[in-house]
Amino acid sequence: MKDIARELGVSVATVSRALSDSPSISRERRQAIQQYAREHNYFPNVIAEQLRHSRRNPSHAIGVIVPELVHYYFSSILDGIESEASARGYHIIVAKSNESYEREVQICEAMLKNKVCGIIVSQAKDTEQYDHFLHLESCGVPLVFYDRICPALNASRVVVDDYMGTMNAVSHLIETGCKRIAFYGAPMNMVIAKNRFNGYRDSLYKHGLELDEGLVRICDNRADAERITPAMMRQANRPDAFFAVNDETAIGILSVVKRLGFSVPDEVSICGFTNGFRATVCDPMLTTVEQRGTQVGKEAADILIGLVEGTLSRDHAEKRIVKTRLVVRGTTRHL
Amino acid sequence: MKDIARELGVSVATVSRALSDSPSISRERRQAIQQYAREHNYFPNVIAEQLRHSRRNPSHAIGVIVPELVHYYFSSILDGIESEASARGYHIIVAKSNESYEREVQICEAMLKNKVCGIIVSQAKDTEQYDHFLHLESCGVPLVFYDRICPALNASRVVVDDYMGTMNAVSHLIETGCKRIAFYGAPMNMVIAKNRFNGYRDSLYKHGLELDEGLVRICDNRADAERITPAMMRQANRPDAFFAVNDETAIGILSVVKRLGFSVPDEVSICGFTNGFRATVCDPMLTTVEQRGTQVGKEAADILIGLVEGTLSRDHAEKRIVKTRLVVRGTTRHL
DNA sequence: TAAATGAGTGCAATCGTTTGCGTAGCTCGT
DNA sequence: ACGAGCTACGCAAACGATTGCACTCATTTA
Repeated sequence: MKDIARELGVSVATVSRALSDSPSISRERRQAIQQYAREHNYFPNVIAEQLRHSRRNPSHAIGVIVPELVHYYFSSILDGIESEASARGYHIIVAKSNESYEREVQICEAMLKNKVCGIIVSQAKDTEQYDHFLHLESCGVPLVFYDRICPALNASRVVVDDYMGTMNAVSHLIETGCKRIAFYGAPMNMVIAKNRFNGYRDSLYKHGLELDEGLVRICDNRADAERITPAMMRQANRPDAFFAVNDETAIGILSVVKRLGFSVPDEVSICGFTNGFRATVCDPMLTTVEQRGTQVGKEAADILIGLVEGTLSRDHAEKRIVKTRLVVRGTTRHL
Repeated sequence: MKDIARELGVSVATVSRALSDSPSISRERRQAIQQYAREHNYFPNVIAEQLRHSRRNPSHAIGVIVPELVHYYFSSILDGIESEASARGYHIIVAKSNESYEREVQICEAMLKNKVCGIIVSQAKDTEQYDHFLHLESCGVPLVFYDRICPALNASRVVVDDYMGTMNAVSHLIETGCKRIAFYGAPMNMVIAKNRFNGYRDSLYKHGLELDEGLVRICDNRADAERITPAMMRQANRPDAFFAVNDETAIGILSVVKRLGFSVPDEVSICGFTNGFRATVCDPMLTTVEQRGTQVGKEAADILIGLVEGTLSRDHAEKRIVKTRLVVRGTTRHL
């Protein structure tokens, strides 16, 4: 700007006003300045702009914290956030917590310093203190949780409809003739785990089936599934179906069940939750609950931007639930 | 700082120096100021710091451009970049090009404005002009390419050893008794496609086998693989093995081959390239070339930071090749 | 003809830090 | 007693932009 001002024999203030189309600058000057700027491809220094406006205007940087990156669901969410953010003129700063509370705190600190306008976060499994989140809010940085929400905070959030998703999936199993449905869930201290279990339980009740505690296990990964499933299948009163908290676990079950010589889905039905890459790779392909990570990401970004731009009130926690969808494939019977 | 200065009756300059441990401030004052700052948890305004230093010092923001986010290899790379960057005090701004040239240009522009200290990028498939990259370099923003490098630019880059990876994989097929090995590759205008094909060809030659053009196809995704493989398998002189340019394609081949009633790996061997999620989900599990995305990401970040911090010269293009590793599983025979 | 109006500019402060330079006050040597 | 030298600090400019206010003319109005 200084250069432009010098070359055109005007003051920096005039240049500034001309470039921002201020009506108080005469037409000819304005156009001359704009043209000169264009020709010398001038563009404003964001840093300086931000410093100037730091009191009033937030930056356009959204902080995103993910527990891990190499993970289908989180990738989808990141994808959704990126799409929504970039479409609305924001960019994203991504950091992964590695499921570590300490790292999460560090990241929050760093993002605060770097003046993000808000943060979209899924808690680390480790996290049981929330001071860092509170501190952010007290510094005026709005927070939106996704997936793993913070139960102690009444913050804005986006989650999938775990309850109904599971309910529908289990109903589908029952309606296709399954009577003894095993449930492999995540540890119950996670909200999503509880919701999915409730969906399972209520679906059984709705169809007049009883809940057999012997069919319920805490198991949310493939290794564990492969370890515990053989015993499950060898018991006299073995299950004729499995509902797993995620696709990975379902794949573990599938591989064991096949190895033991059961036919899927004729003897054993299996249903997962995610609908990631895995679901169409296994044989038969996996019936699963589509988790719509991209949609979750978009909603989260939408809320955050709403909060930042004042469309949404910061006093009220916006809570959105993304509907799931059952994708029926080869590991369950058709009607 | 102003507040601290006022409260302690000194000038802002003194506060600044005290906080940066300048020896020209008396011990007592320095400690008093530091303590006061700590107690009122003061931390410097990065924006202002950057503005002040904008002439000399680069920011600590690394721009990362990925063609897509929901993709195993790119996720791994992102993971590697994030790890290396955060370990060395940088943060990453992530944007996806959606394989679109125009979007890529926009992103470069935006990142330039946002004063990233450098950019790590894999080109969109679309991209055939390179002005935007040249423009960045001319603005002093160093570039590091990964995966899809820009052949027209002599820029720093990290790629996997496609040639040797393929060579070893095909050798393994031959050594386990395969004689007619089909090759499904990506379009030959991509450098990685060419290298993999060369690895295939040279491995055949090395083992005294002839290259049969009838066994070579352009095919790099599952849908196409499922479409063209039946014909391939029905010809009189059908292949007894497949090498596919990525796991996804290999899975497509596997599903067709199984459906046609061939046994894997007894009648047909299959080898992929990536070693992503899919590889351990299919049945039998996929023999594949491990692409080590995380390592690629780390190397890329390492180069970029080297360039930024001056450890590496900007005049010389740093080119690194990440070694691949053959992971033998169930879709190929063992020795 | 003097005063009021208003369009078009420039000055200077500001955002929060850093830093070159100047200087007050002290000690010390001669 | 006076200048040199040193320590410890403050002043003010700078980074690149924005903006309230004042100012200069030319034009209109009474």
